[in-house]
Amino acid sequence: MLDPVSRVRRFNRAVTSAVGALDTSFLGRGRPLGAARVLNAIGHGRADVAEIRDYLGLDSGLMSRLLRSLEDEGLVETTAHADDARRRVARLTRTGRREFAAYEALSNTQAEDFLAQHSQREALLAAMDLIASALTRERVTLEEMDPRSGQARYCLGEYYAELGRRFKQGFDVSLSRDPDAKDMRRPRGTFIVAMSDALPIGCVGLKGTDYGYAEIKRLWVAPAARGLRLGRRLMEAAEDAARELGITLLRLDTNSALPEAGQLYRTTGWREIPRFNDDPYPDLFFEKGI
Amino acid sequence: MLDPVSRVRRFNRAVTSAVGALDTSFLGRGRPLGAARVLNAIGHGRADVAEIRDYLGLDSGLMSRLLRSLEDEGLVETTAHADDARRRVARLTRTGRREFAAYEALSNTQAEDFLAQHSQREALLAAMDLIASALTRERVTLEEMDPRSGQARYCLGEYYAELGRRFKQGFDVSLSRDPDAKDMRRPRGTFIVAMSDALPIGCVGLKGTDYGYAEIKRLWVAPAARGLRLGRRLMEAAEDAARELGITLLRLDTNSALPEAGQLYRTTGWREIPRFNDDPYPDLFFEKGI
DNA sequence: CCAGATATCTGACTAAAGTCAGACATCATG
DNA sequence: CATGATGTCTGACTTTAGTCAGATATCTGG
Repeated sequence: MLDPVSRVRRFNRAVTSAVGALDTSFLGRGRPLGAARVLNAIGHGRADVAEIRDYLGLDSGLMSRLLRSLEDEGLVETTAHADDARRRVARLTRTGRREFAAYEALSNTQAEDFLAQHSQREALLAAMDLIASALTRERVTLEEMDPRSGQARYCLGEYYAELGRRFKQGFDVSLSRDPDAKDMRRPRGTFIVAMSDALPIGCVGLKGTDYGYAEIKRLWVAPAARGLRLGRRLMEAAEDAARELGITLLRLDTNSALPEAGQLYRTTGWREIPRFNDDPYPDLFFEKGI
Repeated sequence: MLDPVSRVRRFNRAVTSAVGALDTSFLGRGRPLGAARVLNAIGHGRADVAEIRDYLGLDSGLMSRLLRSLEDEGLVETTAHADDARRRVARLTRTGRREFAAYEALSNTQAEDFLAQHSQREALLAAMDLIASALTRERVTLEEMDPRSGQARYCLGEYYAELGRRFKQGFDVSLSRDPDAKDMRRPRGTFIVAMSDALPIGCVGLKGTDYGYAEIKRLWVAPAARGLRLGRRLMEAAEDAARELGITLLRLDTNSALPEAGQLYRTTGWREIPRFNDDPYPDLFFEKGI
């Protein structure tokens, strides 16, 4: 009765019957589910008709009819794609935006109600994050972005906070050699953020130097996303980017208070080398030729 | 982007799209969802047609037709209810049991696959338990049962294990005044287990004595079910049972290492009294007239 | 035994989702 | 510029789920 399989199946049952309720945000506005889903996909920024169809898994005939019904309601306009007149691009009209906002408000209210009904809020949210990350693991995308972007800054903030918790002496970023943003932008380097359904859940920086090697910096994975081998994926992406930039040697520093990081490096072809900088925080140094 | 509402909505999206996959256990055997759900409900021991209809939320006409289609397939037989010939009772034929077993195997395999795909197994399972408990909170049923039953013994085992973790000196049940099972059975007392979807998630004992009062013992709530006010519900049920048994005074002992328990008692009409027994573990004693 | 309530069943219907083949315009490529 | 591929649209269709009214048999309480 308490074996792991039963527990998973209990979760499935609980969620399956709750999903009707979880998903009522798509109802209650007098529109069939299909049309509501298309409207919301467009509202969330998906414009290309083929992309929406793919995202929602719809047949082209069905998609066409759903779009037509939204057009008839005056919620959506479609135009030909600028580069390819076969493709159509959909966007919301003013009325459509209002309707979309109403759906958003319903969704938000419903989520708030759910939270309001439960104490143990933080535990519940953490559990939801963990499961959402596990379920969407395959759909985690790695995106290069400016290290000054909102998503990147969020990741870095979480990274610093975690170092503060895990280093005995705490962590003060101003004492560390904080990389210049321009060293983590092409063509010197790059910054990669792992996005799960619009939520940043991990990052890594590739920092260019003038010394014949580049450095890996700021590798971080959100607690809820650990165990999904995301660290490995991020490192591979950083190495790929380094190769594209013509870099042949990588270095990094880390701290023995982060054993899972050391473990990752050791099992992916990095070898320990002597200290190569005077940053006060790291006590382990690695190098890898690529 | 990281406010609680967004996190809940992200979970909903992740789960909604995964539930299609989670629920494929009901597909893949060439039967529409409705018929598969009825078959599985019967397989899981629901026999009364009205009960199945209620459980699955089906219209009586639809239910009738689904049953008929299962009968046509030779999977189900229906007979009149022994006490009330208007009601029908369904049960699986031999073929039906085989088909049900195939669904069970599919569900198990799918749950196993899910687990196999993810490391962080224990964390994931704990998160799933937490969410399942939160979602099914309204459907938690309190059932009186023999304290020697499997479910009761499971709860007690978990309870002792938790005391062992939380008491500095550990916990050895043989040193404590372990209540006699017959003192926690009617008419002396009772034992109540909270069941969530066939999983025991909490308990409380009402132990009769010969001294003009009864004692509350073994109040326990599974970690994944905390914060749902289940402790309160269990205590209310125990008090109701006590009133039915003509008991007018309740006592209990507890330990200050369990602050949430003390808090519960204090806010529900219990008042602290001096030690009334020589059990080595408790250091707090309460009384309540009902 | 009667009246009203209850459980199931049947027929007639609708809505929604989805499938499939073919039409049409447009694109990429040799 | 001919050819095959691509993206969208339309018409004709099926399956599934669900609703509703009424028929039938049975039960319960007076």
